Amino acid sequence: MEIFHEHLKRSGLKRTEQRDLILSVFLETEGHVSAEELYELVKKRDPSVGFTTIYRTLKLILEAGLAREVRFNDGRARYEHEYKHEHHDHLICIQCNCLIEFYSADIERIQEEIAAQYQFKIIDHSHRIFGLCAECQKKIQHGVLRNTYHH
Amino acid sequence: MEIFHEHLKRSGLKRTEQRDLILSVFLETEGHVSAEELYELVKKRDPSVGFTTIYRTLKLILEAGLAREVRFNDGRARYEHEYKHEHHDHLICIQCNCLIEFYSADIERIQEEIAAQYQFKIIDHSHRIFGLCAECQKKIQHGVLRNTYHH
DNA sequence: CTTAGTGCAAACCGTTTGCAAATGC
DNA sequence: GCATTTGCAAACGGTTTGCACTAAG
Repeated sequence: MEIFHEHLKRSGLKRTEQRDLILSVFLETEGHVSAEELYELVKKRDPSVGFTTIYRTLKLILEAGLAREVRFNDGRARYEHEYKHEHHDHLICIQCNCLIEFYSADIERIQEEIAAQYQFKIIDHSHRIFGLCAECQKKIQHGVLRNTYHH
Repeated sequence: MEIFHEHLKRSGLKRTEQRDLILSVFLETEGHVSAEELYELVKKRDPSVGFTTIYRTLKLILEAGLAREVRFNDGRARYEHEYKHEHHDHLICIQCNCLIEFYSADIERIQEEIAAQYQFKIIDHSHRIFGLCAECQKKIQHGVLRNTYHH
């Protein structure tokens, strides 16, 4: 919260009720909220807040370094906490859309090595592994689900 | 080409001039074409082909396993050859949008290990590393470019 | 001659923008 | 008071869809 107010002040922006509300609702969420989901949650507390303000405030929250934008396969951006949440990547089930978070120090290190080799300066990365979770594999085997993915 | 015709036949679809043309133009491209770029290229050979047909045919090419869809940071899908092109991932410069392709057998192996640990069946993955290429770092140092990225 | 494919225009969906009214500082 | 923010509605950009027409099998 203070980080956010810092960021506002530093950028010559104003602290408003809406911004405070949106940030605190965001901080209460777990996982990966979309703008629309956040909008619905915010509306419960103050129905007068508009869609636009959610988008604009999310941008500020990103700039303040409090959130990370992630995109899975549904075309919409999702936001996860960045502050004091160690970095992770995702296994994404293309059947049920469930997520498994993973972290590999080895992969991170190899990444750094590869970048160094090209004198590339890493700012961020997105490593997404798409496939079928254990559950969905079972369902497909038992004929509950049709195996519809390609290849 | 035969793979594509196979796929059409197998799916009970028809072979058409447009589809053949779009595929062959796609196969002549190098790198990462967007639907719009492909449309422009196709129009040079046959101006009557419509936008829609490009999209629909790209979908078929994907299904046939001849292309892979990749998304960088401009919101549009891009397509790269999949057939007889070994898998790779990308370093993406957020200043000049240039791309460096990389491949790491180690990362691929670790990925497999992680997936196995969760009994997750990998179908595909997308590993994108965003940052600054060597060129753009130099330009920023020399004040040619402003360093505008966040964090 | 029947089924699938085409091109066009309109729809779509997530996100952004222009604007007049409202609010923080 | 002045600049910034707000909510609304309209615009946006990439992609998809409904439709009457055309072409492949």
